[in-house]
Amino acid sequence: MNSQVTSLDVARLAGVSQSAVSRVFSGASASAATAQKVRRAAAELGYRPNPWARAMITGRSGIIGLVVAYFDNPFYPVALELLSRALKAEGYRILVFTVGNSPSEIESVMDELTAYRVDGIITASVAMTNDLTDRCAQAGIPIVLFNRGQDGVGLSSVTSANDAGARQVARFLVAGGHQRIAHVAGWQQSSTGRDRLLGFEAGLAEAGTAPVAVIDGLYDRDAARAATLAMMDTATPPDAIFVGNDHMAFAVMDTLRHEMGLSVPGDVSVVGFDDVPMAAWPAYDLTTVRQPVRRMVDSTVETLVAQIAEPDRAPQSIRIDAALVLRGSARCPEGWTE
Amino acid sequence: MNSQVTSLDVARLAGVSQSAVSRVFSGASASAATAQKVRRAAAELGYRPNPWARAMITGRSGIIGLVVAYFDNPFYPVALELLSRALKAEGYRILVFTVGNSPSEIESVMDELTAYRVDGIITASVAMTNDLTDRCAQAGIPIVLFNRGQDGVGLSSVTSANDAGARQVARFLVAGGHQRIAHVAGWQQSSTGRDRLLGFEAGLAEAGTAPVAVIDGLYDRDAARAATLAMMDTATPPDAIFVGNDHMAFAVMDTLRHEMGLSVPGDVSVVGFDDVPMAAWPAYDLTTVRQPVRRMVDSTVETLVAQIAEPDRAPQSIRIDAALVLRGSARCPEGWTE
DNA sequence: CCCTTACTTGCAAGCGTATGCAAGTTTGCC
DNA sequence: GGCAAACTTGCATACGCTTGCAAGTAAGGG
Repeated sequence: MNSQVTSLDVARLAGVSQSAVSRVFSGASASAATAQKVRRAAAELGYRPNPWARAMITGRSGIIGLVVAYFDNPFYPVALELLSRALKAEGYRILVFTVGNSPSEIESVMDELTAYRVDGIITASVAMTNDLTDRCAQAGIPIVLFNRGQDGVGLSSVTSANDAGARQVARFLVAGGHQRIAHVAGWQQSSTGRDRLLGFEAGLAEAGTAPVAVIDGLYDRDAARAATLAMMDTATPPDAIFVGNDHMAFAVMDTLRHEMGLSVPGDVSVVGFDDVPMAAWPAYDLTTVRQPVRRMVDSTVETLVAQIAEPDRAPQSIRIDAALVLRGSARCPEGWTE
Repeated sequence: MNSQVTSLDVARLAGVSQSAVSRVFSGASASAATAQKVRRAAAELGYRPNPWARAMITGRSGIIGLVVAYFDNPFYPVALELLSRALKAEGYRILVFTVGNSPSEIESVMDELTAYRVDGIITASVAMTNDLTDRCAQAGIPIVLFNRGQDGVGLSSVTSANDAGARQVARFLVAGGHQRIAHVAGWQQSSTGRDRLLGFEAGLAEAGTAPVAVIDGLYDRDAARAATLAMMDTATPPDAIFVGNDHMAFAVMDTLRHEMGLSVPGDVSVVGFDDVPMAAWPAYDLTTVRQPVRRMVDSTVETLVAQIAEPDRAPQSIRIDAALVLRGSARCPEGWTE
């Protein structure tokens, strides 16, 4: 019932004009006396400005579109929660679009996002084609890629230092005396997956070695399990596996321990990437590279807000440092610090 | 740039009036010839109707507000994903509000929801006070409580059969020959937590017994851990623990196994509630009660859509059957079927 | 063939707010 | 006290769309 209170109702009750009410609520100048009368009347009627009427005029809806592909990886729910809080502090709400990774589906979502004239877009775990990149730029909607980079110039992105993190893992495993090191990679269509692979290979190369096996796990438990079985089913199976993210690393550990009866880290060391909350649980106690979600989220929001305020701002690629977190799933070199 | 295409632009290009364009896109009657001209012009210009201008007139925004409190419990990300897909199929998008469980915070969110004039509200894992219930009813926005009931009449809700499920757990544990059965409960402020506790106690009472201990785990890992330590630190510790949800059950298992060196189910049987994906992982292999998320989501959407279409419809409390899923975390009675 | 009925289509009036403009009011300074 | 400058405030318009209404057109029946 009271959801139909308009600024005109408030104006009448307060004995002022509708524009006065508008000015009070939009922060424009108004005398103290007017402001007080308006506030009182608004409170009495339970008035709140209609965001959509406001959006029509100002062109700003106060809504950020969030496009997410994988929710089974617990990294993203955590990120969603933090993003929601951070954006709320900036006066924005989140319109969620879950999406598969098929180009047509992503395209239709982008269509909707432009239709809704969201003030900005954050994509998490979504692969953008260059075609879509162009369309976004053309639509003029600020966009930031979260935890995913983008080839070529074009869009802003916030990632952790995937290559440096993976390189550190390589050094760590080599220093731990592992002889046959393998990698269950992320998805090669994702920059994150590629960067981690490349950084890892580069780290091993520094030590004059190379992975004995690299198989794509597609960020999927089943695929990671299959990859594990495949790489262990050889004459000289790996004694250490670096996995492209924690979510797959849990599958790898489960497979090694419960399907193959092996010990982690006794027989095989396992290292993940992300440091999702579950990695600290004693059942896994996973050595992993910590992505500082909070800082990534803060940077994402900051970049997006800046781009909304200043549309011609050049896109930025922000990389947040990521550090190895030592736990019990991988043999630790003597005296390894940090 | 092309985000500023209006129906008037399309009308001019198609050589018809602006209202004709509107009618074609809003599904009202129009001749085949007109429709074709309009569609062609719209496609050429990349036109999409502005949802907010539309919302102002029709009063329907196509947006559902989702209020969620706990994202660390993996049950909710799964539900969010399914809700998003199901609502999309009905032509709705989700505006997400994450929220703590403090009344003031929930209140401010409800304020915003009414301001945004969402077409409907779904709350998941949020405790509504009667005060808020009234305000929602007063605002006239359809609302459905997901996985949470509500005392008294008032709002629609969709839950699983929490009491029946918990009762089944009680029978199962008794049949398994357990002598000292305890319960790490959910949060007593939530109907879900209360129903599971009551059903469990009723089930034990049928067998002429009662829980040796009941401690609130507040849906929190740390609290569940503390509860476990407390109930095990007695002269006659429990040999079976029913835990109010899976998320806490994992904490209980971790505590028993890795902190106390006990065997599950050797020393203590553990049973959870929800059947989140992780419950099936071999590291936990948790015996639990399955909440059929998909069916719960479908019912939620169905109820909400019906209430939007027919505002005077009486609120419904829908309960979906929940069945015990036998796995390895609890001693199984000989010949127990189902 | 004409009149009734059904269907299309354009016109114009809003939905609730922000904002340029002009008129009115206050303030400040000599 | 008078005049300019700064500030307030109301009027009216615009944002992009839906929809009642009336006029125009096609279809149908006697």
